[in-house]
Amino acid sequence: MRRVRLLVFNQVLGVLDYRVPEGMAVEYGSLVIAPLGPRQVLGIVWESERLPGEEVAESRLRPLIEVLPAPPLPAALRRLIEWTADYYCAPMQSVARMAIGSAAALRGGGTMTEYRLTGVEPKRLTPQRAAAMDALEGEQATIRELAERASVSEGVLRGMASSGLLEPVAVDLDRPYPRARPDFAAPDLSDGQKAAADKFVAAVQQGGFQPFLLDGVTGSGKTECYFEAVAEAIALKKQVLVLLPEIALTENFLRRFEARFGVPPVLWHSSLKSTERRRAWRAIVKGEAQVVVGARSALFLPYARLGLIVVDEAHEVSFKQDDGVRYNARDVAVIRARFEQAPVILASATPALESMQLAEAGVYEKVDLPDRFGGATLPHIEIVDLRAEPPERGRWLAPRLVEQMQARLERGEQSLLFLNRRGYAPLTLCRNCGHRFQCPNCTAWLVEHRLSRRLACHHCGHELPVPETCPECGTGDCLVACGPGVERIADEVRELMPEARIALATSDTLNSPAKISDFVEAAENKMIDVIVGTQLVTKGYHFPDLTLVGVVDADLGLEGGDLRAGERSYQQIAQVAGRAGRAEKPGEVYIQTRHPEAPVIEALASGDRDAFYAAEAEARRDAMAPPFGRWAAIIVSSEDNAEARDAARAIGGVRPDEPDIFIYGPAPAPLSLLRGRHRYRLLINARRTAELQAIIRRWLEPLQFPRGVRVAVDIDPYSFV
DNA sequence: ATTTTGGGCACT
DNA sequence: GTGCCCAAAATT
Repeated sequence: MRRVRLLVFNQVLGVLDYRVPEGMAVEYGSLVIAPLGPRQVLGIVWESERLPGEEVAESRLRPLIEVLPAPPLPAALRRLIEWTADYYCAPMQSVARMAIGSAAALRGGGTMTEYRLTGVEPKRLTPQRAAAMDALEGEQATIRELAERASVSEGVLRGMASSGLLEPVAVDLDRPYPRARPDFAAPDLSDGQKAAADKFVAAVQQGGFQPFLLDGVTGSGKTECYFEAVAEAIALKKQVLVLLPEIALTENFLRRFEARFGVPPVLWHSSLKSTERRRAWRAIVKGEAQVVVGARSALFLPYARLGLIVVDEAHEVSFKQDDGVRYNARDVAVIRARFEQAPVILASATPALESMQLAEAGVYEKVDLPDRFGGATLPHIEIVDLRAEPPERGRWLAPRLVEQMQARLERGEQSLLFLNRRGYAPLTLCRNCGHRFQCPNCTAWLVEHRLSRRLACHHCGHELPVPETCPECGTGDCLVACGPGVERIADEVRELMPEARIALATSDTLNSPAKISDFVEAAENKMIDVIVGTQLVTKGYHFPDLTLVGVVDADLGLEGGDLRAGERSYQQIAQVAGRAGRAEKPGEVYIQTRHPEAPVIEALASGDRDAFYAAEAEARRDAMAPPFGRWAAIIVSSEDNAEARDAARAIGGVRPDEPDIFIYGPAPAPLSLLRGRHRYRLLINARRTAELQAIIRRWLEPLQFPRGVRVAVDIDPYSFV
């Protein structure tokens, strides 16, 4: 090639043409450095017929500077990037960026210097150095990372290095990962598991695109099942990608993985250190990373030989990314499997309605695991009607649930209370003047956190110490907490059962792998009687003596205008219910609600999952909601309210008139102020026959907006805020 | 996105 | 004429 078209990682520029200098070998997918004005930019050599743009005159072309020493992005990945950008109405550059782990990863080889404490006793210790000594115990990383970890400046650490408190360690950047062994500890599978595993193994052996929906109740052993397919892929020297919804889940998952394959998998998630990221990326592109376990961002990495994709807990809403490129990793995983000609397994105890429909239509092969492993039975479910049997004033646990918890405590069994609300109270107000504490950057109340004695916004992270006096009227000791959060429920349990050992399990208390593993260990060793937790505890854990689950407020998830509120509530409660009675001891679940007649609650009470899916499908068909119709949102935001409003009106003013498309808005978004940005929203409901994305593209393309205005398109939105 | 440029303006 | 600020243009 003498002349190439590049995709560059720049929102505005996007596509640039260059000349290939004599003797430089480039191919499609090559990662190259190109001159741009006085700067240098990274680009991907792309098939020019697939990148729109004017041809630039030969004379204006500048030569490429170099080809980076990394394998070219494979064609299957380039097609995936194109598909994703097209489907989600996102710039290709933004999608492509997700394929590149970090700029540093592109240059391979060599070593890098990390630092660690030498253990030398310091002669004199400044406060910064003392803090660093404390924080960096057992850590080894670059100066920059250590500085961040210890919250001191890099200069402090450089000083420590030159005075011998820190020592440099040369680390091989591309050192190989230990090899996973497919036969390390082959499990004993039940007949049902064996049948399912055999299907997956055959699909891996055969290769080719084959989508499966692995539908198994909580505790049925889905993981062991797909591990057999993972083992087969390792044996065939193919790579495997396992997508998990949250890092929180990995702790438990990793233990099981290591027990099965002898080594931990290669991890990929957003809090990876830059050195780890770089090492993982290079192992992935070279095909040396056998099994990658990651959050949704692992989906776009350039695997050299992908032979299997697993999406575990495939119903989880966190697979939908809600900033940047708004894609659904569960759906894109299936598309990637198609481009890679590989099998894909979506595993869930409570599949999304969309997935169920695709299985019914024969697009996915449905594989069922109907029985709990080891003869455990599904828990018995009781509905507590809060209107008929209300808790005492100022309390949130109904007497009947408390009795059950007392009984568990006496028997030496464990209880779990689930409330998906962090902190002590979701709203704080002044008894005297009625002042409500609101976030200055968001349309949201500040949530009181008693453990940290702060008021915090859960959207933008804004927080302040709980004030002594009301900022509005100046009265002291006048603040009232309204409503319950998990901290408040824990307090209530402490008052009702003073002798019980209580553990609070939220992202505030379990915010590191070490704390999670301490918690799991304590729970397994019966050091905890009552767990009070948010959705963090709804999945993945297996505590044999946990025989009671209390859902504090089953109606919480039904609030708000979320399309999938019913389904999400059902999933969440079914998942947390699944924590009860996972061994020989049968479990009971008490669901507190003010709406026992709601379809979700009735379905949970009767254990009739099919009836729930049928009712939900009916409701969605009527509302032309997915999978029967489609939704999209256009979100217009700016730090300036008038600017955002005007831009939204400008979009609304030129709305297309199409037969199968219905457009609502613009209107202020439910979260009309988020992280300091004012937001307006248009909603688009479309029949399946409509060419939704093409229409939106044609609609927005000619429009121009002021610099501070952002226009985001959300195809198949999950969150309607 | 980042850098260069060019115009308008105050100041010498 | 020079420096400074800001907006507009260019970048392949």
